[in-house]
Amino acid sequence: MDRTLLGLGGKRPSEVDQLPDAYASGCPTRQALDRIADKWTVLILGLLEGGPMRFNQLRREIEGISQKMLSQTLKSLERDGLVSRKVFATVPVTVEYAITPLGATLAETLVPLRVWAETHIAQVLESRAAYDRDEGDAPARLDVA
Amino acid sequence: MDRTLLGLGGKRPSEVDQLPDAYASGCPTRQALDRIADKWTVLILGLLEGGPMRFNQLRREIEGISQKMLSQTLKSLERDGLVSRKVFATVPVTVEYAITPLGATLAETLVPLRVWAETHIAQVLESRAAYDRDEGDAPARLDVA
DNA sequence: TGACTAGGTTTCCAATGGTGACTTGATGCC
DNA sequence: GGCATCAAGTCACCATTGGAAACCTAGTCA
Repeated sequence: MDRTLLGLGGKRPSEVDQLPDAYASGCPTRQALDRIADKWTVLILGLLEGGPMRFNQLRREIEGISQKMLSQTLKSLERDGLVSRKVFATVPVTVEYAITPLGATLAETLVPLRVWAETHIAQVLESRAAYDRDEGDAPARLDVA
Repeated sequence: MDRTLLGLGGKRPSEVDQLPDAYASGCPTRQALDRIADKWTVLILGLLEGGPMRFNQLRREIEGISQKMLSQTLKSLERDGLVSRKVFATVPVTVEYAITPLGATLAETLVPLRVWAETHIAQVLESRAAYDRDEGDAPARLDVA
């Protein structure tokens, strides 16, 4: 049966010791989380969600990514079964990357992340500015005794 | 072929140049994404979602985090207005971290990420094993001409 | 006197990520 | 013939990041 604990649903991590637990350093779930919670992964999967793309096409869309990181990230995404790689023996060889069904389920959960970043960035920047303004003349913050 | 890119409101990244665009390296949205798409952030916010916690309490729950990274991550989360920090002048000083309303909206979008990691890890590990098994006797994969 | 607590900071070293040059193989240009 | 070009990478080198462990502060306990 499905012994998977959905989302730690209301349970503290310490109560799920022998089940997948992203808070235990040994658990493979943690490795999975470490790999998908990476800036390039979020962006690449977001693009591939819209359809297959070629190497340099991705590189052009994702401003600032180096060839090395793109190649490296794609390779590990392929290894993990999240994207597929297809080589066409055209004149200069063409390589097409596409999202797999498994990758698509992940990409769906990543969309809200980008949306959040885009909608709440203003608040974050404001908070950051306020914080930077106050540091320096900070009145030794001891709030409660 | 129509590639609808959901999550950027149906728009291609290149069509939203003057709007928040996580794919433009200069855009603040990208900075926001870089910071929240980080393994410690996901885990910390996940814990604080369940209620306020103290420094060493967090450290014990998150297996494998160093004091430095916990302190550093909490500080930048506070700067960005995602968590609040409250100092109690008890005997050894007590510091309590809590999630802010803004942080709570982010934490909600992060839950599916942990759930995904926990439910799909088996498939990922299987794919990884298959990939590692085949490399070495790889038959020069040229799929289509 | 010394050890212990909570909540950090500092120092040092190893791993990660970015930059730019190089590769490969066929094709067009001069 | 010889040279440059393209896509899709790899490689060598250097800067930044992250981890481990020591240290700090201040009060309390044995």
